[in-house]
Amino acid sequence: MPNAEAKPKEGARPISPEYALLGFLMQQPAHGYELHQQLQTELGQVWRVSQSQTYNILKRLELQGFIAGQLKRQLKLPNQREFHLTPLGQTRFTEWLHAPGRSSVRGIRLEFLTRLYFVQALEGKRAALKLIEGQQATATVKLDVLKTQWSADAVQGAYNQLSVALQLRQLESVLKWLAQCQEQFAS
Amino acid sequence: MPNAEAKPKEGARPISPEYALLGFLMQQPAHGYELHQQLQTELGQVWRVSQSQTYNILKRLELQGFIAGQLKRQLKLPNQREFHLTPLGQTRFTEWLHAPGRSSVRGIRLEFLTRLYFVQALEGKRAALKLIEGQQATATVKLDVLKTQWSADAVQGAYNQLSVALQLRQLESVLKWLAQCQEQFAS
DNA sequence: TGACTAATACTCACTCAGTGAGTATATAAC
DNA sequence: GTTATATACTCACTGAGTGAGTATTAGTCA
Repeated sequence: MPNAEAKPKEGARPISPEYALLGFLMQQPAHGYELHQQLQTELGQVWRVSQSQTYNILKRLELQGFIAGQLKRQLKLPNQREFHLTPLGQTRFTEWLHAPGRSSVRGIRLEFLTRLYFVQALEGKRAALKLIEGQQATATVKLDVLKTQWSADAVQGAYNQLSVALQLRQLESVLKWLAQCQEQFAS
Repeated sequence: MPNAEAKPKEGARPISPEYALLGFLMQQPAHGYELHQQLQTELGQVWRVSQSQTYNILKRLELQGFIAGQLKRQLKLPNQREFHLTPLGQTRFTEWLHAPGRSSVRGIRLEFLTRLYFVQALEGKRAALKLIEGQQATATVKLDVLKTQWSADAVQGAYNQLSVALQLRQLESVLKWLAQCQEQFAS
């Protein structure tokens, strides 16, 4: 056996703004510039994506068959390419929307918030509250795992311990924040 | 001509495990396999780097002239390449070691912890405590900026606000963690 | 003895992330 | 009249990160 690395590898789904783009296209077809603008105004504090990065992702998504674009000639302004979801893309998005939540802080800040946005927009407040509950459960489980590791002295090395200590504190504050989200959505 | 020649790159320090590798080589020359092992055992909870990724980084560092390798023929085991820092690499490392700290949570978890490791190893406890103080200052400034933005209603959109709220909580818990680091190093 | 498994040590080929600059046109402002 | 801004997109590049493959030796167990 060549390379047996114990990677956590939280599923094959990457944490990527591509799902936000797919989500916008779920609501209505749009061209690249528009999608970039939407990402900025709606989720600009969540994702920091440059214009060319947006176009990069769109190009890849088209190549992978999740979106398709039609050239729209415009008389005055430069030509646009209007994208829409393919059936494959719709599947990809809805599967992602209801996939299990991540336990990493980064995963929560980026993926969970994006999901919350689209779940609320597409399925309403009730579904959003369910999503929050699910995320709370996932985070709690992770917190317990870390605490168990911690008290079992499973982490070797002073700096590794400091790193885990920070992760613990971060997760605890995430849970408090999730409770805050819950309140906000309940009212 | 769309792309005018090679980029100057203007000292934008990335958050990358490459500095940990340079740091190990600062202490003594080593070959790739050894460096990978060290990274795992010493800072495995900080950086999650696969073996091939380690070699990728080493290859780049050599190409950029920060390290140089000599082939060591071994009679029994596969040949090694022993790397050592070039003067350029030493400069790069020591500059990084004393560069201003980041304010992002990710930057603190990865870069600050790595710095702390090497500052303590190379310059002792006193320097480590100084580093912690500096990081506290940076984090406090960022926290104030966020709070100001927050109270000035500068953040538009419900989901952007939630994101900033999370960042605030995260930074607060980072500051508590830094205080914990301080205690640990003071004793 | 022979067949495995793990450890040492590194290489290759690939996809995707992310940046910075350039292209082109129209409109509003000064 | 030129200059800034908004629309709309392209290109070329570096770097992150993965997974599989190559090759050798040492130890283990049946």
